[in-house]
Amino acid sequence: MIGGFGAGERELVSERATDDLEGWLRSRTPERGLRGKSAAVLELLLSQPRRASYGSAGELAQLAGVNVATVTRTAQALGFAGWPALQQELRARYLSSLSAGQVAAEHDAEHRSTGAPGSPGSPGARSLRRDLDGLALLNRRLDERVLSTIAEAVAAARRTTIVADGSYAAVGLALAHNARLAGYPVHAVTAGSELVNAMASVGEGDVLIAVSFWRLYENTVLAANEARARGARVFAVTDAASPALAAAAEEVVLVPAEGEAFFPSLTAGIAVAQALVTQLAAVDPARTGAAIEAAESMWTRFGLLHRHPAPPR
Amino acid sequence: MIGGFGAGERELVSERATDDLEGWLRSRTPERGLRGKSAAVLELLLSQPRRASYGSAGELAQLAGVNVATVTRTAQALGFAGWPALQQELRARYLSSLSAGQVAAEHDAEHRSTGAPGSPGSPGARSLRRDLDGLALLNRRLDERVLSTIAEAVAAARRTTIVADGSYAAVGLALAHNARLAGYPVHAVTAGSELVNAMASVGEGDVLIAVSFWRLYENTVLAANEARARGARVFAVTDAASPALAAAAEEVVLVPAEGEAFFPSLTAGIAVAQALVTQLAAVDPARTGAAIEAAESMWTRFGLLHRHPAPPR
DNA sequence: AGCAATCTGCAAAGACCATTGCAATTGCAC
DNA sequence: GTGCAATTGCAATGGTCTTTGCAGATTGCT
Repeated sequence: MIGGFGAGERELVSERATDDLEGWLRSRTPERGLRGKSAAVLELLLSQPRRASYGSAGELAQLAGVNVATVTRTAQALGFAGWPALQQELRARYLSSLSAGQVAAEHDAEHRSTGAPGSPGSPGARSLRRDLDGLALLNRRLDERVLSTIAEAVAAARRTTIVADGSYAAVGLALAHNARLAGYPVHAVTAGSELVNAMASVGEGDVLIAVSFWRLYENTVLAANEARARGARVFAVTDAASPALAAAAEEVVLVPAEGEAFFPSLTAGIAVAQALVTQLAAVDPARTGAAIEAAESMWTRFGLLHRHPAPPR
Repeated sequence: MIGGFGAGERELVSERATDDLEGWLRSRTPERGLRGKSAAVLELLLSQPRRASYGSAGELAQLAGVNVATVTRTAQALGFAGWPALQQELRARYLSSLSAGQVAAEHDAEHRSTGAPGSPGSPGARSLRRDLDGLALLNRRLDERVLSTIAEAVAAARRTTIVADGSYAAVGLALAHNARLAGYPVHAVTAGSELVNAMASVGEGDVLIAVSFWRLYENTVLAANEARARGARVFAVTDAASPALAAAAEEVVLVPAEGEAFFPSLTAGIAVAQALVTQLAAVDPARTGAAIEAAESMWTRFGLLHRHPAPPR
């Protein structure tokens, strides 16, 4: 099953992956360590992360020379509910270590190439490259604790209002739509009477998220300040060019928004919206699962889709 | 496993391997091809290889909008005993393609993070990483000639209609908003009477762009087919799981949309919208410059902005 | 329109997977 | 040597996954 690599390649791949995984796994090991057969299971996970990422507990047990129950108990000793929970986390980390290498390789190679497909020729291709750079920057800079803070605030909120005008409305719309899908009362507003009506009922226990890049709409600043004055928690998703907005917010998510053309790019903003909703969905999986199931039922009932995916179990 | 290199050293190993995955699956497709639901399963395997590598037949069935038995039969049509046999081979190839990318990255040893922000811990952080991977894939695969074709069609069109429903509406909204900023008559519509009204006036000389990922709304397919029947040029921005939509379009922009959570990610879709508008702005710089100047004037006149950026040079 | 071939969902059946209660084993302290 | 706590394997249990027979629907050909 683990074939095809030369010895040198295998060592390199597993060594790099193991560096990330080993620190993480060791950090989860109890103070007194793992003894006997459990230690053998742990060593197997470190030495064969690829197989561990997809093998069953029985298969791993066979490889480690232990009983399948020992694999379950090792996972529990490491703080997981059981083998599937540990395996999922291990898989994410293992794949991420591979993917990061791949992205870094592509980035590095593309900087060197000239005239090849994908290299910066047309404005559209340059735009994609700029977005890729922005997303890589966001990935390096973003503090995931801020994401957690915002997600937990939204989860606990009576109601969340997202203020986004102009083209940024797309970010607000996407964030609100998927947050509702995740089971939370989140709405996006832009301008005019819609914003006035929304602000009239904002108060303590609510959350307001202001989304703005480059052009800062007057009503967005007013809304943020007003919400804060009324006791709501205020967060901002913005680029660095909005100190007035940052002043009103308890946390700010800084988003690269520089576009190749005149107007800003929303790609990193949407990625932040996606990350926020993913984090939100993880706050209360049962609630989100129920909301999704309800939405599936509505989709089926209204016959809106060209095809009908089976509802989740 | 990994085919021989071409003369052009500029091509990445991982790109070759990824193309290998598609080439390998297509080569196993029966001579008469796969039809109907099986084709949708195949496209899903191609568009979401990571999830296909680890997901059950039931999960893949749900994503593809088919019955679990159809996944089994698709695997059998491709020459495998059943889903586990196909999955095992697909996973090996997929992981090898990632591993090859990582091997290529060994020249740059700087990527090394342990517990740093951005490492795969929280769901939000994993979402960002997944989007980065998707954008890298898009960057490799996208044919900039397709971008040019669509941009020139929109520039020449009497009117452009963008059809996007659900959360994809954010992509349509962003595309339409910035295309109008660039000086072209582009509007986004979603559903209901708005769509009916827009379709009533679509004809020769117009352009319709359908945006859809994963869940394909019935009215989006109907609109695309109707627009094509009325002589409009039809383009699609979609992931690979929409053969019905692709059938109606003269060009298709394939967008990775696999999200970390249940719902698709719009990040790559927004990046495509951004690239399209950037390309559009370059078709007739004078026209776009004039449109932007007019918009600036409107912004100033209406006093909508908190601050007034200098006009572009 | 009729018919045959193909497709696809349903549901049953069997295999597989993971957890846990229980009991036997092992290691350590006294 | 003994007692006790921790470890570990066995097997039952419940759940999940995959395949396949069957029937209805769909498609293509004449």
